[in-house]
Amino acid sequence: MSEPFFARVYALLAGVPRGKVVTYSEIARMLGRPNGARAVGWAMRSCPEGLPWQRVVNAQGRPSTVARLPDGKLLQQALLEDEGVIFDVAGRLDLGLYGWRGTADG
DNA sequence: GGGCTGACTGACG
DNA sequence: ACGTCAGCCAGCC
Repeated sequence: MSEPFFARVYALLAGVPRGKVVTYSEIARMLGRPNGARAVGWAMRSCPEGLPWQRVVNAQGRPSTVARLPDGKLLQQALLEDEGVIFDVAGRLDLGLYGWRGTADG
């Protein structure tokens, strides 16, 4: 792979369908870095526009971003809810239900 | 080449 | 369930 790590992160993220989410660890694992979740988070820190960054959540199925809307709700959660993702009262989503399997047509 | 940082994760008390 | 510590990886100075 001549392409840098972050480039693969963006490419993979761009392949995540609407209504599905992936964890940092999952992305890292898909790219061949099972413990590179931290590196993925670094890449996400500067993710370009047009990418569904909101579909990237932590291993606990919770949004990592602290960005919030004027309404007071989490931006990432609001964006995912708009895609049909249901959040738990604790602000968590079911990774087993919304977790993207790559190439999985579902 | 070495040290610091970050949108992470798992283990421990 | 909650707070803290150590390990991991890649980019920047």
